[in-house]
Amino acid sequence: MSYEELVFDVFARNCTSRPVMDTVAGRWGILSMAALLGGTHRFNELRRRVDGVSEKMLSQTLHALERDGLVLRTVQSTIPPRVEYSLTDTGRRIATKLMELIDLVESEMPGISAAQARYDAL
Amino acid sequence: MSYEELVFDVFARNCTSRPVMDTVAGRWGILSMAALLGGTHRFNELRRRVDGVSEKMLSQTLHALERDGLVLRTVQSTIPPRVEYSLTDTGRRIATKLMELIDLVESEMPGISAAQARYDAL
DNA sequence: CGGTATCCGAGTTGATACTG
DNA sequence: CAGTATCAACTCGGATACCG
Repeated sequence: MSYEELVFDVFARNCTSRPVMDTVAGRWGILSMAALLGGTHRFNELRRRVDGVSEKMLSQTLHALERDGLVLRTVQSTIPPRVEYSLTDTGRRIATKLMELIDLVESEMPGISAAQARYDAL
Repeated sequence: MSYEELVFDVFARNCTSRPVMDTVAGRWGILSMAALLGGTHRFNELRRRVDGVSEKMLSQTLHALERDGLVLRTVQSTIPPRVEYSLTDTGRRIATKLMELIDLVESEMPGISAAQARYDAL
């Protein structure tokens, strides 16, 4: 099936999948989902794992992923509270594909020579 | 190989691949690369295909992808000028993976129930 | 045609402080 | 611990004008 035949056309401005793609494929969405591939994690574990994310962005990202049915949030109302995040079945399928993308990009880095220069310029 | 063993760790704040991931996985990066999977395209063809992108963002995205060695830009100095964009080998491998991600997300949409609500709220 | 340059408002991001 | 609230900075994205 070539991409021209898709019924739900991502190329269309109003495609339903666009908001989902924006969350999933965004910088923190990718890294959060990839981190959860390693298993269930608590909020601050994720925060340490996903280096550089702010509390606000992690919270926002996780809530969006939960609304989309990709991440499951489990609360234990103890003191101190314990909140655990894990992937749903759908989430795990998507996270696996994201991990493949990450692995591919990293393996292709030698062919992405200018990347370091762009990074340095920041 | 589990993701914990990666030498170039995407989870690290200063990982070289992050700027590349940001471009590739960004909204317009994904759609531009996916569009180019269909073959070589001219600027305005891409602009029409990637519905909703402005000239500025498309230009910016294509230049970033070119710098990263994922997209090839070919100029024919005729009048009117003809500029064609195509994928490099590295670009094609990554674009193929992106297309798999798009297809997967679209096929999983039934399990992403809240997505439409989020879209409507915009 | 295929852009670049500039402006500007709106939205996003992140550091910090604070809460239950 | 697990966030929310707030605010300042920054970026995005569109509109417009112009160039080769």
